[in-house]
Amino acid sequence: MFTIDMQSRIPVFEQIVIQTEEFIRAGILNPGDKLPSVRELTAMIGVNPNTISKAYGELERRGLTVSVTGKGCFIAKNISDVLKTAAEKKIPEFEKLAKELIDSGITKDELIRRVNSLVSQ
Amino acid sequence: MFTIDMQSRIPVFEQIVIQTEEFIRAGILNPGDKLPSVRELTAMIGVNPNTISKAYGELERRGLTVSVTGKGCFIAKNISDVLKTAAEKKIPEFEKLAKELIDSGITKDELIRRVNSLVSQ
DNA sequence: AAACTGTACTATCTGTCATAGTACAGTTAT
DNA sequence: ATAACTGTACTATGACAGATAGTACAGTTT
Repeated sequence: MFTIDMQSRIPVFEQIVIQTEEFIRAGILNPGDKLPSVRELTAMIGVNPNTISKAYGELERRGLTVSVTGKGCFIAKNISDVLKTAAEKKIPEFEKLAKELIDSGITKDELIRRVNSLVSQ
Repeated sequence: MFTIDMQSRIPVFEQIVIQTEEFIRAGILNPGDKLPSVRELTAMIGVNPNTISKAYGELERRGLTVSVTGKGCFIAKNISDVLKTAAEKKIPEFEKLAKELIDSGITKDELIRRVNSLVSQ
């Protein structure tokens, strides 16, 4: 499930957060679904329990999951709203990247063609 | 000219690299132009000379500048080609971000509209 | 009661970033 | 030539984030 690159400059706990988000967007993880327990993920990935705990704490802080001591870590019920809101905050980043590419010699048409070619689920 | 945020999680030397790139794309810095000397930038920004040197080394490594001991650090002559090549390598990143937004509930049309609204120089 | 859940805490190690200080090789202007 | 400038290299040091190790605790499930 999770693929961690220990050589990456992106912290392990952040890689877990990012990949969890991706699984949600891909429909692999759905509202109410239970994530692996801290100790399970520890065994699966081969990192320290504290690192997993840090990732789960960050996921909850972002509203993507709800953690309950004794039960587990679950995908939030209102996950689609949370994703939408988070995505809207990323639009400036999208525009900045698009402008960077355009200013570097890539045409608008090329970018638009790329967007249209994307396969949405 | 340069605006450094010491609180940012982005290293200072990388902020210098990023902003130099932006100045080039904006037409503020052009091929052959001389960047401030290491010691000038040290005084302007208020950081260690080693930090500036590290930024200049990275800029040269990326082909954006050419440093000559005794003369200075200059914007590369073939800068537009370098920018174009670098931009092409970033297209997958652009597509990934676009797909993320689409999968989060933002429409393709909205993204395309945003791209079309960008003011290119 | 046993086995599980998430969480909290201290201590320690590591790597990256930035600083401080010094030094050296090459260029420019006087 | 000489002084003042250029980029670069090097060691040493401190600060910080990330990850680990170990232990402990509160709540849930069977």
